[in-house]
Amino acid sequence: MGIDQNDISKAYEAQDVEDNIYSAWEKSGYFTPENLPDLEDRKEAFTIVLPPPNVTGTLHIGHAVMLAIEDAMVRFARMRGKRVLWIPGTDHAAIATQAKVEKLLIKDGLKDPRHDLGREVFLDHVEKFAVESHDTIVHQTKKMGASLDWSREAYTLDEDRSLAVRTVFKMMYDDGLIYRGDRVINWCPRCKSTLADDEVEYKEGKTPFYYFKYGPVVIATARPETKFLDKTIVVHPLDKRYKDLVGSEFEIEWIDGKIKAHMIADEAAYMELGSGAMTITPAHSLVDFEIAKKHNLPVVKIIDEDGNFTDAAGDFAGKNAHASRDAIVQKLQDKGLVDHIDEDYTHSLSVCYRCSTPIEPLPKVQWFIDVNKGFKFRASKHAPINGIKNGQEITLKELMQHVVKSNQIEVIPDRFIKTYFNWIDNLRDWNISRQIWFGHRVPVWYKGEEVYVGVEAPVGKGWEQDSDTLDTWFSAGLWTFSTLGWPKKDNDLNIYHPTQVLETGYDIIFFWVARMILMTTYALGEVPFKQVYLHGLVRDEQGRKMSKSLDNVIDPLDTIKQYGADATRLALMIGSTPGSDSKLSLEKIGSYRNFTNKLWNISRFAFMNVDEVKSMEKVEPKTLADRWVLGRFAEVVEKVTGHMEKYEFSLAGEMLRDFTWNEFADWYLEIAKVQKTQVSSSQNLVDRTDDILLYILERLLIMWHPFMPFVTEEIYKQFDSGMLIVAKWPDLDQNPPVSPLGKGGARWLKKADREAFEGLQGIIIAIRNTRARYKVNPGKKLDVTIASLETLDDQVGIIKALAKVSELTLDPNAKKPEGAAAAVSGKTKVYIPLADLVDFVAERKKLEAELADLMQYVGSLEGKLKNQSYTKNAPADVVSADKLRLEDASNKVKTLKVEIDDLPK
RNA sequence: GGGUGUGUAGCUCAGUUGGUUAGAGCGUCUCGUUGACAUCGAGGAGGUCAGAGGUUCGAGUCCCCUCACACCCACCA
Repeated sequence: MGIDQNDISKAYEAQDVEDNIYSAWEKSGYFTPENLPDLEDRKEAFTIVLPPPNVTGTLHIGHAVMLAIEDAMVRFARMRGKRVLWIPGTDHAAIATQAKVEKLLIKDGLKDPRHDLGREVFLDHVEKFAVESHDTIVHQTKKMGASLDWSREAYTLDEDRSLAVRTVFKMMYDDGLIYRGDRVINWCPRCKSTLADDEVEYKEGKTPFYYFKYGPVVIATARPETKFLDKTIVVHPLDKRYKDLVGSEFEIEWIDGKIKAHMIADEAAYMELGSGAMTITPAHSLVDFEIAKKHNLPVVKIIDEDGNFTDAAGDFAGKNAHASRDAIVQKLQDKGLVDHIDEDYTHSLSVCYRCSTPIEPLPKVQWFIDVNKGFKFRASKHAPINGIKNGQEITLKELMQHVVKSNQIEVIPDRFIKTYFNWIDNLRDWNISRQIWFGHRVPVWYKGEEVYVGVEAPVGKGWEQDSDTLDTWFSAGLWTFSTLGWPKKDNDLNIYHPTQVLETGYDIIFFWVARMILMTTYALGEVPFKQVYLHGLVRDEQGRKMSKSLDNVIDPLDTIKQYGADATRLALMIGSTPGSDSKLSLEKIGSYRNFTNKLWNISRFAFMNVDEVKSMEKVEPKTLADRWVLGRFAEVVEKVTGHMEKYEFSLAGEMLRDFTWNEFADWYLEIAKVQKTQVSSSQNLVDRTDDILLYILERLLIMWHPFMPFVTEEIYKQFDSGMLIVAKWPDLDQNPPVSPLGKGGARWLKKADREAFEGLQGIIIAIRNTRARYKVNPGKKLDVTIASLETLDDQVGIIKALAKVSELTLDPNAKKPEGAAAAVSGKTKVYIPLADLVDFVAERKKLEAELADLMQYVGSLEGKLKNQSYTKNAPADVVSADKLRLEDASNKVKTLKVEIDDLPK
């Protein structure tokens, strides 16, 4: 009986099975940790929150790499017996989503959507869009095979998360950390909202740089339109040129007639730049604002939220500031106040990170989080932070620094710790209020002069809620614990928080990772996660960012359709290292699709003529090849497990791939054919061989599962041992494939077996080599004589089959027959009669070249071993290994020399 | 201005704490359809590990400098 291989299709067809497999997983309930088998034994929780994708549209390849890595982490942990929870969700992404919907509405013909529709109707549109995006995202996430607990799905703007947001706001307000301040902020005239400092991007561009005569000095500026009311000249305190003028007042002819100006000294002025003197515009520059505050100078707003001049700009009031630049310069020109204009000035323009509109700094009343103010720390009871006591006075900045500095949060790769500290060092108070409509409303209410801050609206009439909404990163910062039910429930929180690892892109470290650390350590007195794993950007094959305009976008949905989710995942994980950008091409995905098919066919072979595909606890090696493959397999388990524990997916995957293809398939499977079909062998050996094939295959499926869950689960169906998703990862301590030989080093494969098997491989390769060299038809069988000191009787069948040999003569003292080619493998000589085929001139050349190489190698080894400082200093095992190499090489030299002498002239 | 990363075969990249004659995939060349797999098999060619110096018995690996590329932060009156 047995399984007929024709029952299983010749090639693995991903699109035929993936959706069914995913449904089966969902049906099994295993994505929810409470449903996992042997729950009581799963003492250790392993939690990851999925970085919630923005509901702005669809997933891209960056999301795919995130899902692939996190799913691998989660599946590995599940198979290792942990209580695994991976929480899905989406992010409302305030500004980004609102901007996207505005764009769509404008495309549909609206001029000013917000104004035309009003808050409520406009928000309805945004919500509808968000729901659609959400559905698309969930669908795509499932296509990737992500084993997320959908029963716990969250949304940054849903009820539970909103409650968490208001609660934290209230806590911070009561602690005096959230305050309302009037200061210069980053204003995006298109979004009509303020932005946090890190939401501002810089773009290089050329702008004219204007030099104006300003009383006794020449000042330079790229923005003449802001200079109307400048009255303060700032120079560096050490600048000798202006030393005597500091503190004096001048009467100066300026844009709208004569003004009174004065000069102050401040280190903010650079002596080398321009004339070394500048005027400041406190209302429209963050830096100037700070200088003004330091020197108690007035702040007068001359540009409003629409980008127009205020009444303070005199004749220009009401006009667009940017558009008026030329007119203003002309006016100064007419007055003879333009010194010169540098047309070739590179300037970095600050723009909105969402819509690339130039930022207009202006003064505005906003809500801020004070990162430098002390508050009384509330320590967690079940996962306290080491080194900070309950009630201790600390600032948010110090808290953020402490948990990373004290290694309570590990960062992979660790070089990003430097980046993180650098960011905190430069951190200013965080502007959390936005003037857009989509988002969490600031939980503050006003009635006349009265202000109420609370989790719920105040009772009584006449209260009006603050019209601002919160920065989207405020709610994202609560993600690890708001998703677990805080502040309402604490069951999940106690089991699953702190989460184990946060996996995300390095580009989001400030926006999100740092904010989560801030929010969680503050609100819970715990770290949000114990580890941070940062992946890089996925670029195209030329290393460019993927973008619509370059038409180089690889859409994961397309590649899943064409090559399968497993191939897509492998291509994203193997060959890339954390923190570094990686390049992706369709060819690469194609080559991994080939591998999924290879694994599929290895399985087809293993299932051939097997009565029952059953899981096996133990197998008995009978032959050299058996001992070799099981020993090698144990080594692979050991190394791959180590890599997986350290999240070294690329190394683990490569090692698995090498073993699966180059050792298990290319060698053991071929040998298995011999062992299975040798009539002379007992049925026992046939069964043993099948057992070993199945034994290794089952465990390879387990180890491949985190990388390619679909194909492995599909093949695993044959084993009739439940679902692969909850199979147990091989445990070398509990149940190793072979008994360990000792501790450390090479404990799974006897040295003699390794050498014997490698010797066998050497002989086969030598024959294949010779055949290829003389272009012997691969189907044609040859007679071969082997002169070897080793006993090869048991390997005759293998050599015959793998090297296509008809008559094999084993004779330690054999002499080379006339007209035979000779090959050397270690101490073994292989003679292959080729009669007239052999071109002895070419043969001699080839052997002489080989000899020359070898002599050089021997020479270098001899030199090395003669060197006393080497033999004295190097570890004994290194030296003895070299001695062995020398012995081997010298033997080969001797044999080769004889061969060459034997050749007819 | 401060910082980080990268530079290894034609291309994409591995290379663990320094220790075989530096590896893989793709591509390329030769030969091949023998019942797991042509999404395949066998074999070959291809590298002064960016350059210079240093430490060491020994450097792709550690240190210093130089060059090239990429990125981050700050600043740009």
